[in-house]
Amino acid sequence: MPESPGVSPQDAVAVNTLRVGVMRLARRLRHQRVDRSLGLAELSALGTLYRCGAMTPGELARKEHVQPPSMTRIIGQLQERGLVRLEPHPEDRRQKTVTPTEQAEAMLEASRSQSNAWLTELAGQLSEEEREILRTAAPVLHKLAHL
Amino acid sequence: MPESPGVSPQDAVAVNTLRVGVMRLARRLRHQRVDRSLGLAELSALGTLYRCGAMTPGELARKEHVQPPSMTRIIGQLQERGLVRLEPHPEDRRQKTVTPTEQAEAMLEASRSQSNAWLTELAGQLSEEEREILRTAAPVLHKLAHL
DNA sequence: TATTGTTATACTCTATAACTATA
DNA sequence: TATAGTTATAGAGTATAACAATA
Repeated sequence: MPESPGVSPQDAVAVNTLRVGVMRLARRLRHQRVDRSLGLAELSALGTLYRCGAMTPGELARKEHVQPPSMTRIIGQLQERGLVRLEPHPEDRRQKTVTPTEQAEAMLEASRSQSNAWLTELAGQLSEEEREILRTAAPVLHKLAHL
Repeated sequence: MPESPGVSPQDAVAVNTLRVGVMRLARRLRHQRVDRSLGLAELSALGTLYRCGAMTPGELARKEHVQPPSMTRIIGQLQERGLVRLEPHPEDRRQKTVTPTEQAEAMLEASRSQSNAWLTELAGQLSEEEREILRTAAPVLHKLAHL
């Protein structure tokens, strides 16, 4: 069987360990979020909107792998809470532009810092050597996740 | 503000990088699973059952953070596919014992190896130095996730 | 009387199909 | 005629409440 170059049997163990660790940590991170008022789909859409900037509902639906009617509903919920603003599209009167508000930024920042605080406290239970290993690995893991 | 001992400002950046990487990688791992016939709740319950061994529906519901009626439904689906067996509880005739079958082990193993293959291929796009960093970090991340 | 598990029912979320308005 | 977004409706999945069996 063909293998990627440089992939050894010991990688198989490491890959499995990495996968289990990532899945479990992500599950715990997801589970510890305190603000339960906003659904996961809403939160994810808002995050994408904040990261990529204003876009049309259709574009956002494609990016979130959700059907347009679902996005209509998601945007409705976000609008109700003042987290996004809908404006007419400058060129095409069929389309609209969804823009995140300042309130959205504050909310996302609060959510992020809460998660980071939790993770920091958890990492505080590791030894200094272990934390150093994670400090080095963090950018690599980030790169891997975005390949 | 009180901080854990040994947590420096540069840790704040690393923690954020780690969190984003973990969440994104987990999302992609979840998304790439091919066998869509079984729901996420069913798969998770089966995994717990396999990891922790046979238990009652109530216990499983608590471990999965799901209400008893939902667990009844989940177990029903697993039973239909021959992945679990229900037996009378030896001591208490109100309770039952849910046991994973040999088929369940095969299915979970197939699912695991598929995910590992995907992750291995992704890691193949990194440099040897980067892979070495992840090899070292994998057990630490695993430990962190299970603290 | 308390507890385990199930059934009945309602609610949330998402999808597909039909509709309205613009292009 | 095609496209962007919405509305109408149906299908999963989950929860709460009521129930049956057992402790």
